[in-house]
Amino acid sequence: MVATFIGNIEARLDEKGRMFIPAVYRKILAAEQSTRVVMRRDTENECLVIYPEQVWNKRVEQLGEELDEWNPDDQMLMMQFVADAEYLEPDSQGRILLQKRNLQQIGATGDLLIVGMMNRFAIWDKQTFLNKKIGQREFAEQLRKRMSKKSF
Amino acid sequence: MVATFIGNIEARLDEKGRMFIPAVYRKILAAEQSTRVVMRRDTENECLVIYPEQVWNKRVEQLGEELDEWNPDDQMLMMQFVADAEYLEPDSQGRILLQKRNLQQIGATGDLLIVGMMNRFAIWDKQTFLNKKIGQREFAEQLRKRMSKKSF
DNA sequence: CTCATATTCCCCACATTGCACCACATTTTA
DNA sequence: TAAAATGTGGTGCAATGTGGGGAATATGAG
Repeated sequence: MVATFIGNIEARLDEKGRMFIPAVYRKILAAEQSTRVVMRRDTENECLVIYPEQVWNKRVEQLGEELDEWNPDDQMLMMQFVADAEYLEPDSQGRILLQKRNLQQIGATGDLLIVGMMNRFAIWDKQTFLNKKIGQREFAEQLRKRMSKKSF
Repeated sequence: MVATFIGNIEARLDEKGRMFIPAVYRKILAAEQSTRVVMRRDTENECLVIYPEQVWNKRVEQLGEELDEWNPDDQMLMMQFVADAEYLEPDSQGRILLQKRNLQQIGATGDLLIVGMMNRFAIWDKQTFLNKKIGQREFAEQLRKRMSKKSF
């Protein structure tokens, strides 16, 4: 049975800007034979998204084939999407090194929060995420609306 | 014939925060080949819901794929749903370890109550559940209204 | 181009804690 | 009443998270 990235884990940066990947997540990566990951700033939110290499490849490999047939504007869009991405390889302790510019992108001040997103996961500034999170009651209500057909 | 989670069982935490899964429930999990379970705070009530891994997967498996096409608000909603969930693996004695933050979420003070919910089950603070429970007469009445078509 | 300074990436070491394991009490079943 | 299954408690070790030294590499100033 394949596990997915769920849950949220607090994390901190050491003085060198390194952040550990939680053991639970590391196991999933190992199972997918993705030691390497791809990171890019999220398009919608103030966070960094990390894809297992496999997932990333699946997502963009067809796009590469089709790229020539696209119109210039769309090509530019895709170029920008790819340009912001980078490979990361965890060190022997399972940590990844975050650049200053990456941390600036998510307004990271102190503590971080690693948030599972099923087939990938995100890195948030802890406070930013908590501010964004809606209250329990409102959450339930919106979810009820969204999932009016299916119940969770 | 697949058994479902029914009934209610009292449970306590030891000093380490471990709670046993009742033998009846363990048997159901074993039958579903789910040793691992997924736990998350219930959206509607002050309790923790535990899904056999299979049941959880069935609910959310396509969501990861489709997520990209959703609008940002719904994405955020789903992220929050997933972020609050976590895998739990019972130890060899069939116990699961509950974190302090989980217990806070349900206002657990002393005794707990494990309550079956058909394909999943919930952990309540015993007193909270008993307070929430309505009297026998009122219960019958509401049930009659609700199930006016189907008979139990 | 050269040197100084910062960044990246190897290591090794160690504190902490989750978890496997063992032991036994208690309850249920035969 | 014996035997099996279930629930309870505690110990110890390996896995995980954390820190830092120092070599290799990049960056930037003069």
